[in-house]
Amino acid sequence: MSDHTHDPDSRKFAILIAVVDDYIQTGEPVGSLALLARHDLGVSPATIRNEMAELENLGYLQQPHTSAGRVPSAKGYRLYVDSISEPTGLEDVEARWIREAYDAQRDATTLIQQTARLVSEATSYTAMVLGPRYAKAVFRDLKFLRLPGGRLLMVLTTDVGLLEHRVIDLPDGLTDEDLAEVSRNLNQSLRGLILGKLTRGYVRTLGTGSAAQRWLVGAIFDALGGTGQADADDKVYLGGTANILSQPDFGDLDVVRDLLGFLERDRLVSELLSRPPAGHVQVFIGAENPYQELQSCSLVMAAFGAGERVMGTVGVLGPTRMRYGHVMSVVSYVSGQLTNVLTRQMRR
Amino acid sequence: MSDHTHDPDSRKFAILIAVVDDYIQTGEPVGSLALLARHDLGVSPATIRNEMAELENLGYLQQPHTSAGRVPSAKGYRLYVDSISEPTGLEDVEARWIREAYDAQRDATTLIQQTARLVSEATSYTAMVLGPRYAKAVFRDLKFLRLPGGRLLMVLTTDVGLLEHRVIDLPDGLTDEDLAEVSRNLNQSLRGLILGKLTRGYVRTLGTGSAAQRWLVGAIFDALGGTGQADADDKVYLGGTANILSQPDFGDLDVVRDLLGFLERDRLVSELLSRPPAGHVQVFIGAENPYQELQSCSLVMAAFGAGERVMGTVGVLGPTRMRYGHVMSVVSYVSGQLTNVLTRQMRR
DNA sequence: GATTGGCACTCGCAAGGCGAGAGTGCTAGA
DNA sequence: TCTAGCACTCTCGCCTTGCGAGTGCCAATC
Repeated sequence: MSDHTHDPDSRKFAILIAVVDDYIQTGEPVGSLALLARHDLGVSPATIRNEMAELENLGYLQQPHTSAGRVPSAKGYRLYVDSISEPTGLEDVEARWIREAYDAQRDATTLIQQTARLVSEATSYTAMVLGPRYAKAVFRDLKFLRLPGGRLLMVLTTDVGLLEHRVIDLPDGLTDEDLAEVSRNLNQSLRGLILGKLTRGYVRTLGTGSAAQRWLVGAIFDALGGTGQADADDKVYLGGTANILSQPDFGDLDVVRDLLGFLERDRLVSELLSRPPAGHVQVFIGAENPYQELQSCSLVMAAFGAGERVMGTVGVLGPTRMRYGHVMSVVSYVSGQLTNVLTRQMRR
Repeated sequence: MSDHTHDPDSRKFAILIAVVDDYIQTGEPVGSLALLARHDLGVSPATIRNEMAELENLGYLQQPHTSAGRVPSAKGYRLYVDSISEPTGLEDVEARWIREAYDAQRDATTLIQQTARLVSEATSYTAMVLGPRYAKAVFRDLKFLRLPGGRLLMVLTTDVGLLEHRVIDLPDGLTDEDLAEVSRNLNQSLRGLILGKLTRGYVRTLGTGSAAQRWLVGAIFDALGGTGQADADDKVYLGGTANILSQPDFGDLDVVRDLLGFLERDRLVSELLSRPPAGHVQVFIGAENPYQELQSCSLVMAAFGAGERVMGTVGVLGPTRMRYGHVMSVVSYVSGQLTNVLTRQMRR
């Protein structure tokens, strides 16, 4: 007996897709008659039943209980998602709406913040945005500014025009000349380098002058947190967390609580979104998710960047019974728009 | 018939307090026997029943249904809360824990951010922190820094040492001398003034020099958003939103969804916390809350500040059946600690 | 040989009935 | 004024039952 399920023309495949479609839409286990009521498959209920029984044997469907309809298994969803090769169907209206939101706003940071809300509204699920990723940014310019109270503000501009600032307490001994010289040194040596790749050792070599200057260089490196643990500083924006409660699939309060608890911990979300999606849009279905708390959801995510560099990730969290097609389209489109904007900023 | 309920020594009052205490602890309607099992009131169940019937007539208690125990009404909670004149009972351990968290951290901004988490952990409810309130801050120092790409960074230091920064695009005509002169003017004239009270008209008078300088002054005023709508910029931090779901009182998912939706809208939360508490710690019970979405919760809040000035608010959102005593203590203690830190920073 | 109609069977779910228990209000007596 | 006793009320959990959706199988059909 050969398994024709992967053949896009086979009837088995068509039935599987139809079942998943229906289940996503209605949320109820779909039986043979219900399926026929919505799709004209040209065969009788009995035939559907036989095929569905086989699909269950193959592991694509499952029954909540003996006399209920069928529900897609993780494997079933996976095949369904894989069959959506190119996320196409974004309504014109929707695409325009998103585009306008991006055109209206210039400042990249604000843009990224708004993206979370935008995506959550477009999908009715929960949106997460990570970025811009500090460790992946490229050094462009570093300036110092003395503040009242003996403090020093460091302002770092990255090549896409984003700013990072830190404040350090300044010891008495440092003169304006020290600052100027260190600034000159660093700006010369660091321009074009990727921040996350700077090592303490290398930066140390740039502090050549007085002891005060060497101290300053060290302090700068520490404040910029050049080492690997840059994750901690990555910014995470959420949108539509309340939407989780609108999903009838999350009847179990414990699950929802764990989920919300997870979203509260920026560190975890940041880690989750740090794994840059392999293809363009990546989908984790249920147990495929790397974190315990997410194993009853699905996650759709895509990276955005500037030029070739990945600078952040936009993700959507929803029930396993998610409108994959639509969500994948939105995520793909939005990440594309973001990439455009950031790339444009880089050119300036 | 005279109502002795407000007399702290009366038996009626004692019974009311006992009922509220018990209900807060158990969450179940409390009957006459259950009450006696936990408090030794020196009278028989029948007497309790008579008193409770009267308390119900007076509107302090209510019955979910005929043959159940009593539950406090909003009026009952109100009397209960008012009877906690000074929030005292903070465990030594807890006080020390909070104090240590504040001692460990120097930077005021980080401190305020962490407060939300701290308070939510200490209370097991949801914590909200508003601040530091930009409009209430006092001008201390303004500095400019040219950035690559023709942009200008403005860094404003307030008298408590907090920073605000904005970026504006600079037209070509502006020289370094223009910047220096404007900076000198503004720093002289604005020092000690409250930011929220600056009017466009007044600031305009400070732009005396060239047309370029006048333009710059206008741009600065716009960027600092000196007008009344400063609310929009106030920062809101949340902690323990997931705790809402742990409260058995919130069985109704719709209510919780509305609540989470409310918390997501920073603007609303900011508005909510903007009304500075009248006394030291202010409590809104159920329908006393100004927002529809909160009418099934209680809100405890207190302001913190620097010296005499109110700079922000810390609030806790929980079920009407809240552990008022404990929460009020925590909120009071934390706002006190924050005020200490900020006041100390102001002196430096 | 694949497909179909017919049919008996299974199972979850909602509705109704029932008993137990907690709590009350009332009344009469101390 | 307080208390003991008692009849009454109402919810909650449990069980039973009937209904309906859906299945799997089998024999008949194309």
